[in-house]
Amino acid sequence: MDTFPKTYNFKTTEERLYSWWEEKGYFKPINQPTNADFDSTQPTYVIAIPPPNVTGELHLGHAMFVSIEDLMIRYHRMSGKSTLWIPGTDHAGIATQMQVEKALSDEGSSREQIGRSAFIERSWDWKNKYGGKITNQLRRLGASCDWERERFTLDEGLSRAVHEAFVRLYDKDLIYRGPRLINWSPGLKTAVSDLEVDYVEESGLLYYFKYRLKDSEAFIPVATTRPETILGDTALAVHPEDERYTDLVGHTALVPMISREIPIITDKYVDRTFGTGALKITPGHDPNDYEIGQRHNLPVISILDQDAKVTATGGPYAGMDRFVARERIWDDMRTAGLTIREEPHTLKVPRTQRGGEIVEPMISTQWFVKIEPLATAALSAVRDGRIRITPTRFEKTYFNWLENITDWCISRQLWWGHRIPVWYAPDGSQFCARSETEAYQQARAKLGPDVNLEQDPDVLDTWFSSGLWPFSTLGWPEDTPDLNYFYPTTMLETGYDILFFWVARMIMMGLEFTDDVPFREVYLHGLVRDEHGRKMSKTLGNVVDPLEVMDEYGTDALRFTLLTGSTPGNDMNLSLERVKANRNFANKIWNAARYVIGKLDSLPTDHVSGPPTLPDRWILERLNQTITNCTRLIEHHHYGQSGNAAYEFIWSEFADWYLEVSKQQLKESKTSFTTAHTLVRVLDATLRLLHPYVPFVTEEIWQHLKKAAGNRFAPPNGWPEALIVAPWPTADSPKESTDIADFTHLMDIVRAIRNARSENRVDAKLRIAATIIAGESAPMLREQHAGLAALAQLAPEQVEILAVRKKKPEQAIALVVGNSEIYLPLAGLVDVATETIRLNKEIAVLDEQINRLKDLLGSPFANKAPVQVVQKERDKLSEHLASREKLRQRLAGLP
RNA sequence: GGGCGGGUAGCUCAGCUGGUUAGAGCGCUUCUCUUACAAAGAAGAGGUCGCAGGUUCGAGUCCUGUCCUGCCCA
Repeated sequence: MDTFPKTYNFKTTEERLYSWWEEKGYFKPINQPTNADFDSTQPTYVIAIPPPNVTGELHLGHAMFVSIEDLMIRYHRMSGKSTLWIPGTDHAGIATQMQVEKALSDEGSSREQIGRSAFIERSWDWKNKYGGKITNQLRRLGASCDWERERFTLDEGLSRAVHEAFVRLYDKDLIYRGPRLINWSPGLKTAVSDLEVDYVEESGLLYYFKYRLKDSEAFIPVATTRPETILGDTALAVHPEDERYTDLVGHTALVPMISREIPIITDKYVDRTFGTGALKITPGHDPNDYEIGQRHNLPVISILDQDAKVTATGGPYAGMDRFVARERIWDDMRTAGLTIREEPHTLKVPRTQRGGEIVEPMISTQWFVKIEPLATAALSAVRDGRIRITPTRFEKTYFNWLENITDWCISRQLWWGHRIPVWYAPDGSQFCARSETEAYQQARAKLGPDVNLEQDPDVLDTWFSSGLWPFSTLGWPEDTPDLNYFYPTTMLETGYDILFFWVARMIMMGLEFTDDVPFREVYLHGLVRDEHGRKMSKTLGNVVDPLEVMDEYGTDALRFTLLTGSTPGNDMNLSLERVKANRNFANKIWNAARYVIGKLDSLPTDHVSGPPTLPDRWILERLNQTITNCTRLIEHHHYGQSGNAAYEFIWSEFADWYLEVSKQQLKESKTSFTTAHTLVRVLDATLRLLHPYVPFVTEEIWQHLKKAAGNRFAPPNGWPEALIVAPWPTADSPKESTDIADFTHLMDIVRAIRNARSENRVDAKLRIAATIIAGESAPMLREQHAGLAALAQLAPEQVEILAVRKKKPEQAIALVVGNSEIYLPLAGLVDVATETIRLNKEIAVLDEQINRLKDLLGSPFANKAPVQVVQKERDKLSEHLASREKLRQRLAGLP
C-alpha cells in the first residue's frame, strides 16, 4: 500500500505513463502496411490533426481539440479499429514571419537588410528552435498521436504535394494570375484573402461635400466616409429612379481639388436613403465600387501605393499617408468652399485578423484559384451525405458560404512559405512546373537553350498547403501504402471558426486531387471562453493558460472538464472551480481503487465461491446499463453525456453504495470471493469507460489493479498489457429480474432511516434498533440484514424484519417507504405532538400527489397515452394510496 | 439586411427521438476527521426552464410571435 498514497499524485504519473505508452508503440496503428501480417481489409479510424502553428504556444483551443480527438482515438483504439492519429505542424506563413521579423528588428536588422535566402535560413533556425515546443505541449495533454508519422507543412514531401496541386490546377486553368481588387495589408505588405479580413464596427464621420458640375455652377451633394479616395473617383452614381438627380445623369462632374472629369451614371446598387443618394465611385479602393466600375466600364485609378501612401496620381497629395491625406484634402476642400458638413457615423472598418491594422482594398496583380468548380463538388459531397457535419446546423453555414464564394487569392508577398512554382522568361512567358529543372526544360523547348528564368517571388497562402493536409500527410502525390490503407480519413475534428478557412478547402482539394472525400465526418467544437462567457484576451487579463491549469489540477482534470462541459458546436465557459471538482473526481476514483486493491491484498487465498448476492447482481446490472449507455452516447458524439454517465456511476453507485456493502460481504467467507471478483470486474470496466476521458489516472490505477487482482480475478480474456490497448467493455444482454428494483428499495429504506436520524439529531455513531414490516420484500431484506444495518447505522441484533406486523409499536418514529413500514423506537425522542405534526405533513404531501394522479388518470390521458406510461402512473397512485393508509393507521395508533 | 446559437437553481452548465413532482458541479445550511477518500461522507434548502400564444392526453423539449444576448455572412 505504500505505492498507494491517500491522494492521487498526477505530477509523478503523467510524464512516466506517456513515455511508457509511446515507447511501447501503443500510439501506432495495430494494423499498418509495414506489418508482416498486414490486413488491408481491417477497419481503420483515422484523424489528421489540425496542425498548430509550428512556433505557437499551447492555448485552450489546442487543449480542447486534443481532448476531443484523443478521446475519439482512444475509444476507437480500444474498440479494435486500426487507429491512426497523424500529428504535425503548420508553417503559418504570416505569424511565423512576423515573429522572425520581430526578432530581427530587436537586433536592429530587418528582412530586407539580410536578404531573402538569409531570412529563410533564419526562419528555419527559428522553427528548429521553437518547433518542438508545441508538440511537446500536445504530449503533455496526453495526445496519443503516432509521432513517427509527424509532418510539417514545409517539409519535403508536403512541398512536393503543394507543387503538384498547384501545377494540376494551373494545367486545368483553375489557377490564374492577374490584376484584381484585393485586400492589401500595408503593414504586412502582402495581400490577404477575403476571409482574413474582419469588419469591425467603429465610430467615424460621414463627410458631406459638393461635387461641382462641368460648365455649370450647380453641384451634387455627396457623402463619403473616406474623403482621400475622392482622388480616385471615376464616376458619380445615382439611382435610376431618383428624381432628384434625373436631369443631371449623363452630365460631367469635376473631381474636387484635381478637377478630373468624370461621368454621372445610374446604378440600382445606389441606396437612395443613404447620405445624399449620390454615390462617388472609386473602383480602385472599394469592393462595391469595383463591381459597379466593372458594370459600367469605368477606369480604375490606384491612388495608394503599397505603403498606403498617395501615389503620383494624387497630385498635390502624393507621398502622404492615407490618413494624413484625408485631413489635408478635407481642409483644402473646406477652404475651397466645397465642404457641407460632417456627421458622426458608425462604419465597418476592414481590419486584418493579424495585427488588426486597417486593410486597404486595392488593385494588385495576384494569383487566384478559380473556385467555382471546386465549390460545386464540395457542396454535393455534403449534400449527398458523403460527408456528415456535426452539429448539422453548420451544413447550412457551409452551403451558404460555398454558394456565394469568390475566387481565392492565394499569393502572399511573404518569404516564409511555399514559393509559387512559376518561372518567368525575359520575354514575359511563364512556366508552371513541379521544379526549377522542369521549368527550364519547358522554357528551353520553347525559347532556346540560353533562356534565363526568374521564379515568381511570392509564396502561397498557408491554407493552400493546409488544404492538402489529410492526404499530403499520408504521402500524396505518391501512391503510398499508407495513402491506400488509411485514406480517406475518418474524422475531421476542429473549431467551427475555421470551417471556411480549412474544412471547406480540404473538402474542395481532396475531391479535386484524390477523387474522394478527405474524411467522412466533420465534428466541430466551440470556442473556450472565460467563466463568464467573455472571450479570453490579453487586454482583459482573463487568459487561462492550460499549462498552469495542468500544473495545478492535473491533465485529467482539465480534459474531463473540457469534455464534459461542452456540447458540439457551442462555446463553453471554462470555470476553474469545475476543473478543481474534476481533480477531486480523479482522486475519488483513486481512493475507490485504493480500497479495492487493499482488500484484494488482504483476502485469504482459500476462498469459497458463493453465488452473487443481490448487491453484486445489482451493481453488475447497473454496470451493464452504464456500458450500453456510454457506448451509445459516444457513438452518437454525445461525449459529455457519456463522461457524466460514467462519473455518476462510479461515484454515486459504485463508491457510495456497492463499496459500502462490500465491506460487509468481504467479512463473510460465503460472499468474500465473489464480492472481490465483482469489485474487480466493475472497477476494471469502469476504468475502461473512463480511460478516453482521463487517461492518466485510469491507466495508473489499472496497472495497480491488474497486479493486485492477478490471475485469480482476471477478466475472461485475461489482462492486456495496458489499459490504453485494453478492449472497450461490452455489456451482457440485460437480465429480466427484480434485482434493480429490490436494491433500489433497500437504498430508499436506508435513505429514509438516515433522514429520520438526521432530523431527530440522533448521534451518527449511535447504532439504533429498527423494526421493518416489509411484506413480500421481507425475505429480500432479511438476506441483506447485515448490509442494511451497516448502511443505516443500525444495531444488527436489534433489527427485526417481518412480513406482517405482530404487535403495535409504541414509542417509535414511523416511516413509510413504498410497501415497507419502518419503526425506529427512539426512546425519549418520540414526542406524540411533534410526531402527529410530522405524520400529518407527510399525509398532506401524499394527498397532493394522489389528487394530482387521480385527476391525471381521470383525464383523456388514461386512454390516449401509451399503456406503459399510464400503467406507470397507476402504480404510483396505488403505492401512494397504500403509503397514506399506513401513515393514517399509524396516526390513529399514536397514544 | 440575411443566417445561426444562447437565455434552465446564487454561479457554471447538462437535459438524446415530447412521457408527466426538472439534473450535475461549485456555493449555501446542519452534522461527522467512522480503518478507500475532509480533494471526503450523511442529511437538507434552492428552479412557475426569458415572455406571450399555439399544437398535443401530455411541452424545458415541437410550431408562431416577441424581448434580451452572442456569433457568422453581406
